[in-house]
Amino acid sequence: MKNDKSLIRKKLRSSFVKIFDKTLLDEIVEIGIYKSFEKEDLLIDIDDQMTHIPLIIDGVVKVIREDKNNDEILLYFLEKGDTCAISFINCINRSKSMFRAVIEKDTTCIMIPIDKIEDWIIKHKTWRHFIIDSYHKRLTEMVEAIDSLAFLKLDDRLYKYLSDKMKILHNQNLTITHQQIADDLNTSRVVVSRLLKSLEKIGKIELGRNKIKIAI
DNA sequence: ACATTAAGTGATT
DNA sequence: AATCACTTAATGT
Repeated sequence: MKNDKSLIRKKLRSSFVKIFDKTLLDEIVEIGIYKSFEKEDLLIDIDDQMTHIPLIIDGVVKVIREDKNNDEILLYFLEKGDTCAISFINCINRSKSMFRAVIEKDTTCIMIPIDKIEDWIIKHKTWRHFIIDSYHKRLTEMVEAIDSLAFLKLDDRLYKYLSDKMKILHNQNLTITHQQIADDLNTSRVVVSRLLKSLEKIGKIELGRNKIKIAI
């Protein structure tokens, strides 16, 4: 069950539709290790040495940047069909992770050892495209994160955060505390509580203990 | 019943 | 928008 090759093949097919050609798919199935993680698990931490790259089959991973004072800021989410593209470069030049990746929703993925990453870039055109495309996606999301930090006021950022989260979790009922939101946005809980209250007043959300329902 | 944790609020900077 | 200081409400033991 642990490393059922046909299972891996099936999962890869459904989550990475038509991305990998047959020979590459065969190699991934042969080499990849199937792994599951639970919410709050730490996939990779800042300054960790990368050994594997995750290809995400299912679930959600949040990617965070942290400064010296342990202040965090949410950068973006990874979901089905994604990979941590930034980590590729980290792998290739053997440097350490710049980010922390935490499981946001129970996740299954296929781990690829780093020595294969570079091989495949040379060997497989589809892999090459996958990497470049994934890098592009991450860069786009990063720019979006910068935009929202630089140009949006906190109330808009907060609402964007909630709707992004709703989208990626496919659930308009979020189970989250005001404190956790404050951590992700790097602000204080009191401020989050107040802004949420005002969002509730204008009918954009409904509040409950540990719960937020986003109106559609 | 009591302690703990989450959320609400006025006042101050 | 942040911080303080405090209250109220919900939940766990």
